[in-house]
Amino acid sequence: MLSKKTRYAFRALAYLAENYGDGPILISSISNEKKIPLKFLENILNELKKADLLESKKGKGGGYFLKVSPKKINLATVIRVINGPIALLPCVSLNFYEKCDDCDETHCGIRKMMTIARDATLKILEKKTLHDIIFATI
Amino acid sequence: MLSKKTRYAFRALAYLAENYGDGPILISSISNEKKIPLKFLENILNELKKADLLESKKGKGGGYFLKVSPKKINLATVIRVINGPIALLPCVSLNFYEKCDDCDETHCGIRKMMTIARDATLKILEKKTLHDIIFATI
DNA sequence: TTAATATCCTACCAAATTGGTAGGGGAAAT
DNA sequence: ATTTCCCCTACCAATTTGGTAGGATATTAA
Repeated sequence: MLSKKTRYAFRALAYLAENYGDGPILISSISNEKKIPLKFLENILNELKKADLLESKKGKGGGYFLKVSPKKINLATVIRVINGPIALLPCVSLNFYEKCDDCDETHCGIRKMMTIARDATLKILEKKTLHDIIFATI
Repeated sequence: MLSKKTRYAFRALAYLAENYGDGPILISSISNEKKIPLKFLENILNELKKADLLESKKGKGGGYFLKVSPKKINLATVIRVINGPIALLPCVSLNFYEKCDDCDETHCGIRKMMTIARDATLKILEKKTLHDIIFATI
């Protein structure tokens, strides 16, 4: 399951996607509008910025905004930044790979099944974007 | 990601699947063979038994064994018993559903995308079984 | 009937993760 | 110069994870 933090991230990003092109949005606006604890949200938006999904502006008239169009930010990317691996096992992860001990990977049946599952999940998560989220809403 | 406990469960079940039809297998055999901490494994096998995947026999000649054929135990079932929900959000889970607060589910785009992702994942996890795990090994 | 075997049950525990909060520092605009 | 607003570090409580300890209970065999 995705952490609460990741769910907050999605809500905040959906809001920024809805307001894409309108300039910087205040953290406090997002916090109020989406009912996300302010200080926690600060942290989340900052991580998304460091991951190059957002840009920010300081001082009056400042805030956060999407760095690229909502169509170019897919769900897998967001999950990886805030939540971590998408695969069900570390030894199957593309971006967070870790070898498992006592296991010959080339012959491990568990690994093979989890690889198939991962690919099925990724096919969706890499295709769907913030744009899909906001336009599925209607 | 699946917990270590769930990974242990899969390894133990794969071992029991390989020895399906050979009568009860000792916890200690599984523990030795698959390098799983004994007392922790006791707990895991007991949960699998309560979930009706295993049967046990006490006393000499006792042990654990699969209640049904490896072809009839799919991966989704195992994950749900030991790990919990398969969906990425509680509001999207079929077996562990929980309403999310401040969210109109019929119009929530996040929910819609996560439903699609869940279905893609489940399609694999419900189709693949312990039998597939042990015969993918070769 | 008693000893040996093996699962079952309850309780506990340390370490890691999660979901935050507090408080101030620093850049930008007016 | 002051206000606005993002940025950074540190801390904290509650929950989850990954176990361990020890005995109770059921079964079999001698």
